[in-house]
Amino acid sequence: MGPKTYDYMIVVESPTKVQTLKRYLGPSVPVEASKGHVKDLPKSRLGVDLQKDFEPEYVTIEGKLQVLKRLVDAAANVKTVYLASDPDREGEAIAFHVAEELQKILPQDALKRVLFYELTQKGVQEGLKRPTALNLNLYNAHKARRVLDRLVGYKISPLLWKKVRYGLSAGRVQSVALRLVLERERAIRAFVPKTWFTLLAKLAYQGVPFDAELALYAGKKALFEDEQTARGALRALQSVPLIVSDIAKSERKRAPKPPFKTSTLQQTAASVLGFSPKETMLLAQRLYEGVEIAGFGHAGLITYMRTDSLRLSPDMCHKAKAFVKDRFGEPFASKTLRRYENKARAQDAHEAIRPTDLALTPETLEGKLDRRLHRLYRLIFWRFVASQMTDARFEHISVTLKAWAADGTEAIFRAKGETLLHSGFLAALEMSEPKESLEGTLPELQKDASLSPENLALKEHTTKPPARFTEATLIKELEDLGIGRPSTYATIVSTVQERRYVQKENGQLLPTPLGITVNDLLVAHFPSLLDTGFTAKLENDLDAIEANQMKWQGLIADFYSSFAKELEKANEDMPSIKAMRQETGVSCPECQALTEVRFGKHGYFLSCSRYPECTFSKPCILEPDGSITIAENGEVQETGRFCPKCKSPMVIKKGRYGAFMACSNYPACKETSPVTLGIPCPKEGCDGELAERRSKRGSTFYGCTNYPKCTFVLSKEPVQACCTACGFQVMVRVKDRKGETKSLQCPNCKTFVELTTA
DNA sequence: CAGTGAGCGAGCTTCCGCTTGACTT
Repeated sequence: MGPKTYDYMIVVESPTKVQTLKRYLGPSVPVEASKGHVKDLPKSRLGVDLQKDFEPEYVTIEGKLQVLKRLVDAAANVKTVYLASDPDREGEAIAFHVAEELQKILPQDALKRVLFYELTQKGVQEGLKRPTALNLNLYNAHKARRVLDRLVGYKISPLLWKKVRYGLSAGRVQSVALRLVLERERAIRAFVPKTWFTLLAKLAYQGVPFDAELALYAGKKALFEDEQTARGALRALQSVPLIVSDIAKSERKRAPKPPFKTSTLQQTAASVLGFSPKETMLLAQRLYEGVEIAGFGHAGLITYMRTDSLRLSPDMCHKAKAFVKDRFGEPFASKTLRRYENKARAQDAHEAIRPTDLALTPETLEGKLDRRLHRLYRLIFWRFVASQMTDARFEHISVTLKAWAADGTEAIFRAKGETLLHSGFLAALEMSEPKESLEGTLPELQKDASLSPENLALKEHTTKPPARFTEATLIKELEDLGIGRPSTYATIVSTVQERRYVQKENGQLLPTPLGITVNDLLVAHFPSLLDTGFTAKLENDLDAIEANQMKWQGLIADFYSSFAKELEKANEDMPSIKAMRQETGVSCPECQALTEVRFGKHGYFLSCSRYPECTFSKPCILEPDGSITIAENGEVQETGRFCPKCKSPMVIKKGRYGAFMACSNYPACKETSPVTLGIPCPKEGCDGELAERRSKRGSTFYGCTNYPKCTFVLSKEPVQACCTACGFQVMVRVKDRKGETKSLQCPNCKTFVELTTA
């Protein structure tokens, strides 16, 4: 062997880390990137030897041959190679696979494993100080995970091709994601809303208005399920005075939110900025890789964005404290370093997501970054700064007021108020995230003061069904169940949509007929695998393998013995939806033979049993509960409008893009129009009407029927109401986080009007 | 921010988890 040019080289996963390490270590240390995994099971075969203890067959990933060649070439010039892939299960597998190749040209003891827990100067030094051997237990846990996922995916998917349709897929993660979406839909359908009533008194003291709610009536909780009883109490308490009997003040604290990890960044970017998880990750990747900034050069703006850890570099927290003192003042900086608890399951290979340099404030970068990039950076920056600040403190006031009805019944009202004593972390958080609403402020009341309500009214409450999942809330649910990883969250929600199991409508996830069909087959035949707790149990076993308390082959053998039986049984018993011919008892309108329900490319349809001699067909509808109904012609909805061409009644039909109005004389008359709302277009001189429309991207908006002559549009649902400020003829609904309409806004002058129920 | 109404009945596909460029139109 010739003389070695370098003492050691380092192999990491990400090319961006290569740049950072070169900055820390100088030009005398070669650093190379594996760019993720370099070996995997083959794509076109099972790659698991069922006869030989499930031995996996790892092959070089397509396109990674060049990467490996580069690593081998670089390693030829060094004495020692430090394998510094991420310090977790998958990172260990990468280290093993790279080592396999480098062993061909280097002696065994030239390969060492190092662990970097934070990519700071200190973190790298610490790691390099303690090189270790490769950890076979971690690699075995990876193997178990990989083999199990392969068996599940590559055994069940072909079953679906045989029974339902080619190209379908199933997996430990995606199939549970689908199940969650469908079960939420079923819960929504099964939901029965409940109404109840409370009594609300509008009061004022020294010119300050406030509300008090009836809490107790005749010693019982004043939640009236029945409107008549509520009205009885209302009558009895009408125009009686309310006496202040108690004023209780207490101080409440709120601690800052932790810094971001992948899942919470995706959720907050979705709710605050309206970004999809996929877009958030693309933008975050650009922030991580670094951006050319005029006057600053090239700068990586954030730490690694695929992380499940809330850990923060202590050095950086000290810097944050100094930053806070300088920016907001001494009282805002947390006295101690704030640390945040990781979830029990976190693999903790990286830090939380934080800015890399506090000198690069969002203000200094204003106009120097793409707008969307800047907005995401601002979110990350202030969330991190806030995480090292003091608690926010509030004074909470609860006032008890007593009243006596005409018949002597005692009534107890309560009014609640909140005032901010010290904004603490909110001062930073509100630079990038919306303010959270406080309870109103109360006037300075005196005990025994007597107040007469300006108004006493019923307030109607209704229980709301659970909300449909959005991409971001589905990710939260998956994370809570321990399913999926930061690097896969965004792809999971894409996969179930690519397979056409789930559809996104106005940002909400809905199961499709295909999704319902596939899910119900899977749940019926692989109940334990589809259990939301399956992955959690698997993770426990993987922990045991990592601790060398269990053999990976044992785990797989255990799983496979029951899985193989389920597979065999499913192969026999699972109904073939593809070949289904469900008799209906309905006769074919064209040839009188019996019809049957069959499954095709677009879902279920009614077909003549004499196909192909008779080609009669008609769509069927698969409800989320699994029932199939034949689409009835007579079911079309009347509109009370008439076709401008042939004067026949117009009816509502469902098309590709949702509901539309069509002439009932179809196909003789092909007149169509969007569904109108009965609200005239507010544009001056326009005689059109507002109609609900759908854009190409699937979002709903409201436009004028005279389009393209009139291009008036609204993005929110219009209401026929006159603006009290500017006299505009239409207002729009403004929905809060829960989807409830609390106020209206004028689209013309932007004035808000509180929505009150009469 | 702007389209709408058919007709389906084969098909050789697929998993989860790491990470980024790029055979060309």
